[in-house]
Amino acid sequence: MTSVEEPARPNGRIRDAARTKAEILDVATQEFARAGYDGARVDEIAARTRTTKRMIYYYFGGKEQLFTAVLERAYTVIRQAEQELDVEHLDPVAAIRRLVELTFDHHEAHPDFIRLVSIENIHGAEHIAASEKLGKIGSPALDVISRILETGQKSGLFTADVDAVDLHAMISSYCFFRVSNRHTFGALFGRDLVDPGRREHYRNMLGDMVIAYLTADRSED
Amino acid sequence: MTSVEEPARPNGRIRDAARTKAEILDVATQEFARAGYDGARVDEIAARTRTTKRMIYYYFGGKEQLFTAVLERAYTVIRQAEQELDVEHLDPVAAIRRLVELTFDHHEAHPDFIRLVSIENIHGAEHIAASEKLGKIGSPALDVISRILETGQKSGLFTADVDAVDLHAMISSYCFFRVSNRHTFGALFGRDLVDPGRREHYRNMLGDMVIAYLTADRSED
DNA sequence: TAGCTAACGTACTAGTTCGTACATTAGTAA
DNA sequence: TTACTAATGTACGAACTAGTACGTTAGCTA
Repeated sequence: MTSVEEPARPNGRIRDAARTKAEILDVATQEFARAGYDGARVDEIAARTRTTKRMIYYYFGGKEQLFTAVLERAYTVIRQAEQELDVEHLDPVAAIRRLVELTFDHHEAHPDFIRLVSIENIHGAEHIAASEKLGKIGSPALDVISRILETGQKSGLFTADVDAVDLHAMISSYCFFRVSNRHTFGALFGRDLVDPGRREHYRNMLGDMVIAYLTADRSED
Repeated sequence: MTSVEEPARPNGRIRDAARTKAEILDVATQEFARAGYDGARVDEIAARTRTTKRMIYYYFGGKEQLFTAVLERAYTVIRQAEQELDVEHLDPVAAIRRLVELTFDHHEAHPDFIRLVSIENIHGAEHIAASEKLGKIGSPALDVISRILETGQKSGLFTADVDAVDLHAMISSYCFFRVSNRHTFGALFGRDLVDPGRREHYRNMLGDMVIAYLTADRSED
C-alpha cells in the first residue's frame, strides 16, 4: 500500500519542496476542477495534502496565484502532448483525420483540463492574462495544422478557405463541447455524449465533417 | 427618466409580487452570469434590486432555488424562440443553412445564457435535474431538424448517417464554443472569435461545414 | 558539530456571506 | 371601516473562509 515516493520516516517531517509543490498542484487541480474557482476551498485543498495550508501561501502566495499555477501546468501538459503529434508523413486528408482523432481522444482523456478552461472562461481568462508563462507557450498543434493545410491547398485537394486557427477552433469546439456540456445536454436531450458505445460514431462524425468541409466541391461557387 | 412601470408613489412602498419576482430574476441572471454560482452574492443581487434580500428568500427560498429559477426562465426564453423557427418551406439544404444561421445568431445574442449553461455544467447539471419544469420542456428545434433531415435523407440529398440530436450537438458545439471560450481562445491564439468583422466568415463557415457533411459524396464508402 | 535557513506546523483573526427572527404596511374583502 | 393577509423592510447572527503571526525543525555547509 505504501506509495513509491514514501521514504520510511516514522513521524519526523520530510522536507521536499518539489514534492510538496507538486502535491499541492495535483490536489488543487482536482479541487478547482470539481468546484470552480469560487467553489474551491483552500482549506479543503490543504486537508487533502500531506502538508498544510501554510505551504500553499508559502509556495504560491494565494488562491488566485494557485489557480494560475494550476492552469499553467495544465496547459504545459497539453502543449507537450501536441509536440508529439506525428501525422505529417501522411497525405493531407489522412493527416487531418488523424489529427482530429488525436484531438478527440485527448479531450476525452482530460475532462479536468476542460473544466479548468471552462472555469477560466467564466472569469474572462484573467488568470491567463496575468500569467507570463501562458502567453508565450504557443501551440505546436497550430503549426502542424498550418503545414498540412498548406500542402492540401496547394495540391488542390482542399478547397476551403480556412486558416489553421479557424480550423483548430472548428475541431476543438466539437471535442470540447462534447465533454464540457455533457451534463446539460444529457439532462435536456436524454443523450449521453460521452457514452462509450457512441464514442466511435462521434469520432468518425467529426472526421467526416472536417474532411467533407475541406474537400467539398466548390465549382458551383 | 422614469421607467415605464413606475407608478408615482413618493415614498410609500409599492406592492407588486410579479414585478418584484421578475426584477429579482433579471438581476440574478446578470449576477450569476457574471460571477458563476459560488461567485455570485445574494447581497449583491438584493442591492441591485428595488427590494431587499428578504424578498429573495420569501419568493425563491434560497440561493440554490434562485439559480434554478434563473435557469428555468432562461431556457423558457430559448424554447420560445425556437418555436418561431420557420424554415420548413425551404428545400432541405436551404432549410439547414437557415437553421444554422439562426442558431448562430441566437447564441451570439445571448451570451448570458451561454454563461449560465457553462456554469450549470460545472455543477453537473444538478439544478436542471432538480427542476420539474426543465425536464419536460423538450426542444422544438429538435423536431424541426428531425423533419428536415428526414426529407433530405429520403430525397437522397443528404447522405450522412446522423439523427437530429447529433446534428443539433454538432451545430450547437460550434456556436456555443465561439462564445463560451472566446476569452481563453483569444488570449492563447490572439484571435477574437466574436470579432464583428469576422462574423460573416464564421457564420458561413459553419453553414458550409454542415452542408458539406450532410451532402458529401459517399459513393466510395 | 555548530549554526544557518529553507521548509514546515499551529493557532488564530478579520471579514464575509447565507440565511432568519421580528416588525411593519399595503391592499383587499367583509 | 375593520380586520386580515400577502408583501415588504430592518437588523442581526452563526458559520465559513482566505489569509497571517509566530514558533519549530530538517538538513546542509563551513
